[in-house]
Amino acid sequence: MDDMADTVSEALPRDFEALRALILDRRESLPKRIAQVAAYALDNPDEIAFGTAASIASSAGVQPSTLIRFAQHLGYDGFTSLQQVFRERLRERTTSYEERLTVVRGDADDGTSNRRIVDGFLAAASKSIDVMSRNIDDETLDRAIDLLNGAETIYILARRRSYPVASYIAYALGKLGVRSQLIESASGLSPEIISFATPRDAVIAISFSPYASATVEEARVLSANGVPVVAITDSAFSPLAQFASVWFEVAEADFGGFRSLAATMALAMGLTVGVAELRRGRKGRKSANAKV
Amino acid sequence: MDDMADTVSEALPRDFEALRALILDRRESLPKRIAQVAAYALDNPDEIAFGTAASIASSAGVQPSTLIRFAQHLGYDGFTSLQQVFRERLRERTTSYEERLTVVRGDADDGTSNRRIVDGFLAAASKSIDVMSRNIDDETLDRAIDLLNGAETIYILARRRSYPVASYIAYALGKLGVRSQLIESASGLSPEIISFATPRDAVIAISFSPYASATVEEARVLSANGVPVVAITDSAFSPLAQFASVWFEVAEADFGGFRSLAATMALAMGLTVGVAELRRGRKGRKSANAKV
DNA sequence: AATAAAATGAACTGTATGTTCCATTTTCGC
DNA sequence: GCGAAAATGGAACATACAGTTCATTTTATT
Repeated sequence: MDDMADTVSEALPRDFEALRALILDRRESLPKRIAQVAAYALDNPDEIAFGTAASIASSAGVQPSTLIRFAQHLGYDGFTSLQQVFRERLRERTTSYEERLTVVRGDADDGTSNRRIVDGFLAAASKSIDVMSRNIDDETLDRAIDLLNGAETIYILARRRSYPVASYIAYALGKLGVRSQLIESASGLSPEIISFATPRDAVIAISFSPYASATVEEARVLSANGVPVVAITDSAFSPLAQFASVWFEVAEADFGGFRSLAATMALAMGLTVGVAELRRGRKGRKSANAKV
Repeated sequence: MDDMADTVSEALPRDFEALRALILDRRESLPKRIAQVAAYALDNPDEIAFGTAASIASSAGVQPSTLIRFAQHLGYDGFTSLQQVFRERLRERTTSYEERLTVVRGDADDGTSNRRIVDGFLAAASKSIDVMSRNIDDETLDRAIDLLNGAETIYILARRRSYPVASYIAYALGKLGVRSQLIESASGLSPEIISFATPRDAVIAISFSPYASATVEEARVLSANGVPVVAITDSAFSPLAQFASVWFEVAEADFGGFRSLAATMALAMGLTVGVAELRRGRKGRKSANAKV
């Protein structure tokens, strides 16, 4: 047992992914109890990283010695060296962006490296995404998509900072074969276009403080005309939240006063693709969708 | 020492951020060696999480007993309980978005929950951001910002999927008082606008496979006329990379064929604010910048 | 400057840990 | 079905560990 283990030609995995691959590769050939440990290890990597041999063994329903045998089977010289790999896995993803954000802010004074600026925006984006993943409500989402799904034409309303999101939605809806109309301020035709909307249509309105008055006003008019409004905004006190049929609260982190758009973008894509999926399901079966 | 420590009224921090705040709060009042440990702990949280009292003490340049005193000063009953907080920190951020992405993909078949779709886009965005944070090159970034800083007018070139990024750049540059010109396909005036550009200007061109021919052609013309081009694209084989003065390779993850824009957006904001910072420095001192 | 109090260093100790060993059971080849 | 080899359970072992103790030094107080 001790002489064949260390004559393996391949180097031992030093990172988790390689180890995972190795385990999956040998899965078939492992003894029962060892396989049991292997399965547990891949399912509960954190436990392996932090636990003691005894506690892990108990959780996995084996003897501590089996853990050592498992490690040795893979070529490690003991449980401890195997555990290092599981710990390394946690170390790698070490600096969360939330931490970086505070760090970046902390020493923003000592010379403005451009790298630091980009890092700041990356951190803000990452944090926004994290927050959204925790806060998004399934039911609100389902209602919004249902509502949009019923629309003949989806009107998209956003100005200034939110405009990029609107243009992305319009582009994606177009690609997905959903009829939509982007309200541009440039064209100056907003009032005419808006007057075409009926209660059988729907609106996606996006606005964050300080709310663009055009967006708010147009959304209000549309809502008053019976057109259902899905709003993406930043608080319950937003004017959009007052009359929207469904509204999302999106908390974007900012860097240097510039707020991220990452979470809003992801939500927008979710709404867009969600609607498209529904319609696709209604008609036939799914068709391959090209990269967009 | 043992009777005053546990009579603290406030609950002990169970999560890292609270602990960090507590330490920073008491920083002034801590004895020298204890403060030394505190500084080390905040700088090397991973070491605290995985190391032994002896190894950490050695790294931090103190006696092991000082570590225990540090923990007790904060109100914990020993080093081990303090260490739990540092370990918990690593556990929390356990499910990385990269992992979630594969999960989401894995069971994409079993009924298409809308939540799953949004999660997919969030995961793609997060992964894109992670990849960019690892790959971005400081020198390229500095060169690009230098180049843009020298421009009289910054022309922004992007179509279709990349257009939202362009519109965001244009908006932000406007807010920051940097002269820029967004090339819209809608207006049909692109050729005329482009003909105004001189070598004293600069171009930001954004395009990903499949490259919009208008973007590529216009960028090529501008470059041929001596206007320096900063390109954001997806590979060295991109047509934009051929003639760009500086180019960034951005690898965006995708979900269901829809690529994220998160990393591109963050980079774009970095370029924008980087240029603005440079110019602000050139003129006077920094002015407060409002949320955008 | 003298004294008390707090902080520090370093050796010590009980314990909990990873590992080894061996008896027993199971699996596999013939 | 028999014998050998591998696998397993469980206890014993050596040690590395966190925590304690105490002598010494440093800091604060009067």
